[in-house]
Amino acid sequence: MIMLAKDETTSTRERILDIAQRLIQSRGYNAFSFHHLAHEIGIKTASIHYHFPTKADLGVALLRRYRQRFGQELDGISANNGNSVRSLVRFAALFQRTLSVDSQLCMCGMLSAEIESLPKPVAIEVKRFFSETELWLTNVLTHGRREERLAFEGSPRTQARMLIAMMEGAMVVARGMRHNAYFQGMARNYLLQLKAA
Amino acid sequence: MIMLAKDETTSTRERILDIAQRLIQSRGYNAFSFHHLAHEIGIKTASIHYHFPTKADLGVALLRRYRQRFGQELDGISANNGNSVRSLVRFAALFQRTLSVDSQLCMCGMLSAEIESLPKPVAIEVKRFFSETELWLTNVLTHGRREERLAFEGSPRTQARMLIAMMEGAMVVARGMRHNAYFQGMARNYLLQLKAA
DNA sequence: GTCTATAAGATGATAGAC
DNA sequence: GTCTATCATCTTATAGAC
Repeated sequence: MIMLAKDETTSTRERILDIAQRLIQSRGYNAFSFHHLAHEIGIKTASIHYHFPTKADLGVALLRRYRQRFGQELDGISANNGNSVRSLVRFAALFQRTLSVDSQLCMCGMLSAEIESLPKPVAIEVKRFFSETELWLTNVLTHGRREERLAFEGSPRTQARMLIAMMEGAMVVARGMRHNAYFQGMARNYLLQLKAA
Repeated sequence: MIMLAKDETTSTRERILDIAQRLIQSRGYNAFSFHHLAHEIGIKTASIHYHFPTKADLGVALLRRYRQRFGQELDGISANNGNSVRSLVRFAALFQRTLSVDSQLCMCGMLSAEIESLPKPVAIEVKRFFSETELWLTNVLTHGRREERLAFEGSPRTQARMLIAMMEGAMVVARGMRHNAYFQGMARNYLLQLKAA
């Protein structure tokens, strides 16, 4: 059996998705082309079309994978402990980690900005990401308040949306100001405000 | 003297800026073209180039106007009263109003997402917008805390950034979830948290 | 200031050979 | 699965006439 270098074990399809994801999170859906993908992989654009007939197909496949992976991260956070404060810290760390790689945005934050110019099937996937994340956070916040680890105004659902908004917004602002470190300051302070006294 | 309809009193240059602004705030910098502008005004793309030689020139001019107008709005809020709570409510209303028009984003929120694919001179203007807004908010928050109208964790500067982040993020999330009304819930609740007990 | 004409390059996509 | 070849279309931009 022939041993393959790690790169070669990854299917072309996966490599396309990987590169497309990186390009979308750093430059946006409208700023990357099949040519960019093909060039980086070392194949031709026609080959990209073999794996994903249209750009919209690629976008949908990418978002399905992204939502699935993000969901797994959230499951991992939920499984390890029942401490809601710790869960929120780990939640924020997911975004922090993304921004730390070439100032990348959350893919759905980026696509939400571009949503009016996206193919409808892609837009639907973006919406699902926010709904799923809202649901997970709502549970964490509900339990945290019940256990008196967390204290906040308004409903857990509204707070969940606000926490997502703070993450997405903090990434956008830190990026726009060209100081990624600003993100931590905002995230940390926001979580501090949610902690019960 | 010939009376002109209101549209005709606006110079072509201003009309280009108006349409470009609307297109950027709804679709993004990379999703609009000189052809879109020309078509809507009823002229040819070559005429757009007469007013703005390159797309980057148009972007810079647009952002200068945007920053100037936004600064005037902030001045207006500062001038009318010394009540910091009321100032923050009016600040949030600026973003609320923008989102209510065709789900438009703050221009600099949009451009910050696209920043890695923007001409450098445009990116610089985006950065200035955030710095100026941060400064104004820092003053409001500092005075508000001193007067004990506001109470919050951390420095006024960090809170200023968080408030901008919440506005930008709330727009992005409301847009992505396709429920603009979510914005109000988030904004109102966030300001509530800043109010002194 | 606006037009026609034109250019060079990018882009998304398809047909058919290997 | 990947290639060559080709396509129509879009995009930014320039030259020069009116």
